[in-house]
Amino acid sequence: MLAIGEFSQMTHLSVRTLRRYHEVGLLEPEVVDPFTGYRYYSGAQIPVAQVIHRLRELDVPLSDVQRILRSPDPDQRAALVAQHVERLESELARTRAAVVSLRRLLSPEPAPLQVELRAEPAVTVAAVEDEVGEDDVPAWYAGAMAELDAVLGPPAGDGPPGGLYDNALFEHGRGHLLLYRPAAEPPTRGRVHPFTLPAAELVVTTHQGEHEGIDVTYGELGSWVVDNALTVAGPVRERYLVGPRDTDDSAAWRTEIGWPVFRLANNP
Amino acid sequence: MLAIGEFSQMTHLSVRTLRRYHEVGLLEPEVVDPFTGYRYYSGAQIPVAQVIHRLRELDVPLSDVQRILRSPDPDQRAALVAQHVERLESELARTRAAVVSLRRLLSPEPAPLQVELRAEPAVTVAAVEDEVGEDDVPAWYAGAMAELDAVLGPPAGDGPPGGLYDNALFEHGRGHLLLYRPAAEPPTRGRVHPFTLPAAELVVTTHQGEHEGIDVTYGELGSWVVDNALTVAGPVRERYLVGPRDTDDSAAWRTEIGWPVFRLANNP
DNA sequence: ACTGGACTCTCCCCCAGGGAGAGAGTCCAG
DNA sequence: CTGGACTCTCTCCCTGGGGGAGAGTCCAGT
Repeated sequence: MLAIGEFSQMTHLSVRTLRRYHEVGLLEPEVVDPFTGYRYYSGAQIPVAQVIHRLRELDVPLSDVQRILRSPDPDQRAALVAQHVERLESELARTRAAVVSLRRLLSPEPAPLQVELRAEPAVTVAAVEDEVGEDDVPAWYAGAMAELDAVLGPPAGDGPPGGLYDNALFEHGRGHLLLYRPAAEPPTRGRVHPFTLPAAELVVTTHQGEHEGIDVTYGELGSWVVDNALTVAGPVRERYLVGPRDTDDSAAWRTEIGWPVFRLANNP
Repeated sequence: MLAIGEFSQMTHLSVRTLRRYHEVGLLEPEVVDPFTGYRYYSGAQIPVAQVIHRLRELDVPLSDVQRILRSPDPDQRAALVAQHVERLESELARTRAAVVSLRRLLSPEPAPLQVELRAEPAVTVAAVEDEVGEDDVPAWYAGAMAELDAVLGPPAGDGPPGGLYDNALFEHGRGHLLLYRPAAEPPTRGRVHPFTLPAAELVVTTHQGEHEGIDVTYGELGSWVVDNALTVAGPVRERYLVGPRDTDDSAAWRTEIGWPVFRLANNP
């Protein structure tokens, strides 16, 4: 039997951390003296502690560590671990994307922004809409676009697809999304149904390139809106003028961003 | 002037988070109404908020974000950012290493461990020693080894180098390190000085391969120590039988780990 | 000028995964 | 039997937020 200090030496986990793991039921000492409260660990617990240590180095939450340790089947454990490794990989991708747009933000010469104030009439389109969480947006988008294409047929000359993005999505990580394709007579089939985009005054600009970093353009547009003493009304609109459907060259992609505004009285 | 909710929409930072940033002085509203406490932001603050958002996505601590924003020189800012990207890369390397040794830990068939109990006589060597933090170990190791080689000349047939690792290093992230090379007449020059490794009973095993994951071997050795009813005495010893100095093939590296123990009375 | 709804304020509690230290009790070898 | 090393529990702190309560404010419509 090992006292906590000795066990700490063997496992390279701090005494404090071991006590915490006991507290949360992650690694219970083999014996706890009922009178003194002293914790005693067995040698067999060392490998267990090491697994915990490793998993924590991978930033696996303690609750998940617990699940992994409790699953008796090695294959299942391996699967759970693999799942976390995948999570880490996607984190890495996110990190790389953030670095790219950070460079753009910090570049001393911001490209001048072409902004246009445009009155958009109401138009009826074929739409798919849902309440979606931030993390599910790419998957939802792909599914919705596939369904639109399945119902409407391949893209014709009826104009680029677009979307409406609820502000709550950015603010609370969850919000209403709507994806549409222009259509002369929008059908109702599956999730696809007719929808009328309301008429609006839009502040419009175009984002060039990948979608990573599009929120920098959003910010620039926001600055413009404020500088011109306008105020925002309703969800943001995007239109995919050139996108992955059109070319694989992501540098050529063009996304139109339209921000509905109220035109103030003292503005022309 | 934008109220906090509008600013939140433009920057995709939550209202809560904006208030927090105000509180810690990271992003102060342009105007705060002295009577109502209402925060008002200017359009010019949007890009600033975006930079903060990006940096947070990179898990840059708020304090560092502050430093980056406060440095007026773009080059300097770029350097600070680059520094963080580097940090992230090394994190990634650490992650990969953790995955490797995790696989070893979870592999159903642990390789049997060759352990030996050996009486080691006292021996005088040429040593460099310091108090070192966990993160500085690799750099310290490289420097110490270089100094030893500079003083003693290229490795000769006087036996492999070795080290002593204070337990506090693992337990508290900081501890005493000693690196040595055997030498007939250890000189005193610079940090190099003679040192006598005390005689000891060592429980010895050999770790094969890269140093990543060496603590798994530590754990196995610890189990053995406990199972054989021994108790640990003093800092761990390592000896670099085959290391990066000898071959680039990391799979061929061999590190001897020796754990000083007290031999108990009831053991042979 | 009022009123209702949306917005904002502050304050407090919560999370993970620890770190730091106080003050008291316990273990064990000499 | 005594002293030093060890361990116990307890409380508070950190980062970077999230959630909600209850009160105060803003503004557009009537």
